[in-house]
Amino acid sequence: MKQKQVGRVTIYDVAREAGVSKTSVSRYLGERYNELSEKTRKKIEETIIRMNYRPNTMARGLKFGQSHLIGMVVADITNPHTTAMIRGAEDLCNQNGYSLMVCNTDNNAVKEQDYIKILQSHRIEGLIINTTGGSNDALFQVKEEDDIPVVLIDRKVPELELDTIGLDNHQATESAVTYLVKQGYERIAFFSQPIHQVSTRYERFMSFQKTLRNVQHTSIEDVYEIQIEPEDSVQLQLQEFLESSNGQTRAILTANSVVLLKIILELNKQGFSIPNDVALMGFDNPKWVAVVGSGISTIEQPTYQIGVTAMETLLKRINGDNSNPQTISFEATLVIRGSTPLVKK
Amino acid sequence: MKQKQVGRVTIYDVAREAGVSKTSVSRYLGERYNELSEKTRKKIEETIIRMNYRPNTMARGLKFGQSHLIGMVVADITNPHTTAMIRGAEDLCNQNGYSLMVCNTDNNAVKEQDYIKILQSHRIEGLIINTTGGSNDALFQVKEEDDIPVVLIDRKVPELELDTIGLDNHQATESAVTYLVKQGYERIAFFSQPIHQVSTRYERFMSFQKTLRNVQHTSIEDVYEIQIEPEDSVQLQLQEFLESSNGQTRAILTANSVVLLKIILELNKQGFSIPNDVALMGFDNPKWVAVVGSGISTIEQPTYQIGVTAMETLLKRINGDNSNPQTISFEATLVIRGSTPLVKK
DNA sequence: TTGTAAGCGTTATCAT
DNA sequence: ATGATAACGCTTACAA
Repeated sequence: MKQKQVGRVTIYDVAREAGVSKTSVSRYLGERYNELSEKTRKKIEETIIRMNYRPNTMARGLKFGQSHLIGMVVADITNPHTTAMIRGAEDLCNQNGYSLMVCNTDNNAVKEQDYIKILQSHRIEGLIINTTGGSNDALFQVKEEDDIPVVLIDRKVPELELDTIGLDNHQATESAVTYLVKQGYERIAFFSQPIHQVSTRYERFMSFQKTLRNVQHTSIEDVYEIQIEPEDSVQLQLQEFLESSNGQTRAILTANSVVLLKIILELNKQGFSIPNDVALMGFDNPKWVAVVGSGISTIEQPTYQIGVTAMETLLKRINGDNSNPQTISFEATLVIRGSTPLVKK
Repeated sequence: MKQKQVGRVTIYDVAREAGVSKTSVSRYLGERYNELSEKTRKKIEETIIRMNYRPNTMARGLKFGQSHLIGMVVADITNPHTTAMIRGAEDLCNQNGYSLMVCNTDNNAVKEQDYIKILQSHRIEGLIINTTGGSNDALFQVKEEDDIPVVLIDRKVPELELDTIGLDNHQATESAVTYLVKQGYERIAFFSQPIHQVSTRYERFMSFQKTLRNVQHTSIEDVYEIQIEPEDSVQLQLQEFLESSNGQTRAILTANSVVLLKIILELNKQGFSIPNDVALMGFDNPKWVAVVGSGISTIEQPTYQIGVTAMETLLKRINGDNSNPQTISFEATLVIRGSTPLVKK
C-alpha cells in the first residue's frame, strides 16, 4: 500500500530518474563527492534540481535519532522583550543548522506542560524556556531522563540546576532605585504583576526592598501586586499610593513594560501628570517609551544578546559540554528620559 | 551499531518492560482498546507512565507521510501586528493537533527562501506566509509541486492564486482619508516604507491617492517613501512636507506602526507638536498609541482574528477542500483619539 | 565507483 | 486478544 505523501519526491525517485542507486544519491547529499564519478554526480545534481527534491528531515532524523529541532517555549509572545530574545535565538539556531519551534504559553502552566510533551515527541535536541514556573517536574524529566539540554531564559528556577541566561536583576534594580533616590524622590513604589512564582519579579521586588532600606532608611513598603487581566484593581492601588504619599515627592518603578503601560493609562485616566505628580521608571525598553510625554526612563536589557547567549549555551551542551550549570546575568543600562527629573527643593 | 538517541524510550522498550509485543503498545497508543485485554491495557498504561514514554513524531511521520507540522513565515516578528497573528494561528493549530514552526525573515527574501526549503524538508503540511514578495517561485512550487496548501497572510501576491487573509485596505484607507478630510485637513501626506513589492503598502498608497482625488479634488500628492534602516532621510522628507504645506492644516497618515513611531520621534525631535502643527493617524493599533500625547488615532485591524482565519483556511485545504482560492478581507475600525481633532476655522 | 541490505520507531496487515 | 512482519525515506556497512 503506497502511503507516500502526494507529490513528494523521495531519494528513490531521484535515483530512478537519474538511473543510479539511492546510495549514490545519498552520497551526493552527504557531499561525499570523492566516492562519485564526475558523470554520476552531474546527473544526480541535475535530477535533484529538476525534480526539486528536498531530503526528508523525518527520515534522516529517524536514522540518526536527531531532529535538528530546538524548542523555544515563551510565556508571552506579544511582549517585545520576548520577541527580541526569539530573534537572537533564531539567528543563532539557523546559523547552526537547527530550526526553532516557538511555542507561546500565554503564561499558562498547563499549556506549557502540553507544549513540552509535544516538543518531546518531536525529539527536540534542546529546549530554551521562559517558564511560568509551573512545569518543574517536566523540565527535570526532559533534562535528566531524556538527557536533552535545557536552558532557562529570563526566569530562574533555583531548585532545578539548569543553565540560566537573564538579567542581573539585583544590579538593575539597585541602580534604578538608587538613581530615583538621588533624584530626590521621597516615596518610591514598586508595581508588578503577582510576584511569587516568577523569579524576575521576585528578584526585582527583593532588591527593591533591600535597596530602599539601605539607601533611604525607610520602613515604608510601597509594593503593589496588580492584576492586568481580567478585572483590574490598578486604579484603587494607584490612588492608595498617591493619597498615602500626599505632599511627598514620589516615583513609581514598574516590573516590566506591560505594567508600565497599564500605569501610564491609569495615571492619564485619573488626570495625574508625569512627572509632576509622580515620576516613572520601568523595566524593559520598548521603542515607544521615547515618545510618551517627555520620554519614560527605563532599565534596558540586552534582549537580543540574551537570546543569542541562551542559544550559544544550548549549543555547547548539545555538543557535549558537561560542566556545571551556569547562570549568566547581563548588566542592565539605565536609559534616562524625562519621566524622572531632579526634584527641585 | 546502536544509533539510538541516549535516554529516549521507544515503543519497543515499553513492550519489553510490559512483557507484551510492540503491536499491543501501538494499539494502546491508537486507543484501540477493544483489541486489548483489560490486563494488557493496564500494564501498558502503567509502563508508559513509569518510563515517561513519548511517541516519536518522526517515526510516525515517516510511516504516514505526515509531520503534524505547520510552517509560519513572518517578515517581522518584533511587530505587534505579527505576534497577534501568530497567537491566532497557534491557538487554532494546537486545537487541531498540529505544531507551528515560526520563522522570522527580517524582511529578507533570501532568508525567506531558505526557510521555505527548511520547512519543505520538515514536510510541513501547510504554510502560512507573510511574504516579502521575493519568493514567488518557491511558493508556487510548494503549492503546485509539493501539493502543500499555502495561505498568504496580510500581504497579497496577485499572480499566485492563493488563499489570502488580510485587511480590506481600500475600505480602511478610504475611511481614514475621508475622516481626515472631514475633520478639515487641507494637506494630507502618506508616509510608508518602500511601497512596491509589498501589497499592503501599495494598496494603501493607491487608495490614498484615489480617495484624496475623489474627496478633496486635489492634484497634490504628498507621498513619502522612507527608509527606516540603516540611515534615514525621514527628517528631510518631513521638513519637505511641512514646509511645502506651510499655512495649511495638515495631517500625516502612516502605513503601519513602525512608520508611525518613526514619524513621532522625528516630529518630537524637530519640535513639532501633534496635533497643533500636524495631525497624525496610522495603520495598526498597538497599545502604546493610547498614551502618546492625547492619544494617536489609528486604523485597527482584527489581528488575532486574521491569524485564526488564516489557520482555519489552511486546515480546510489540508482536509481536502479544492475550491477556488479565496481572499478574505477584514474590515478595519477607526479608533479616534486626540491626534486628529476637528480643525477650528 | 557503484549497489545491496539492514535498521532507525512506528503502524497496518495478516496470522495465530 | 496478541504477535510477527513489512513498509515509510534515509544512511551506512559491506560487497562487488
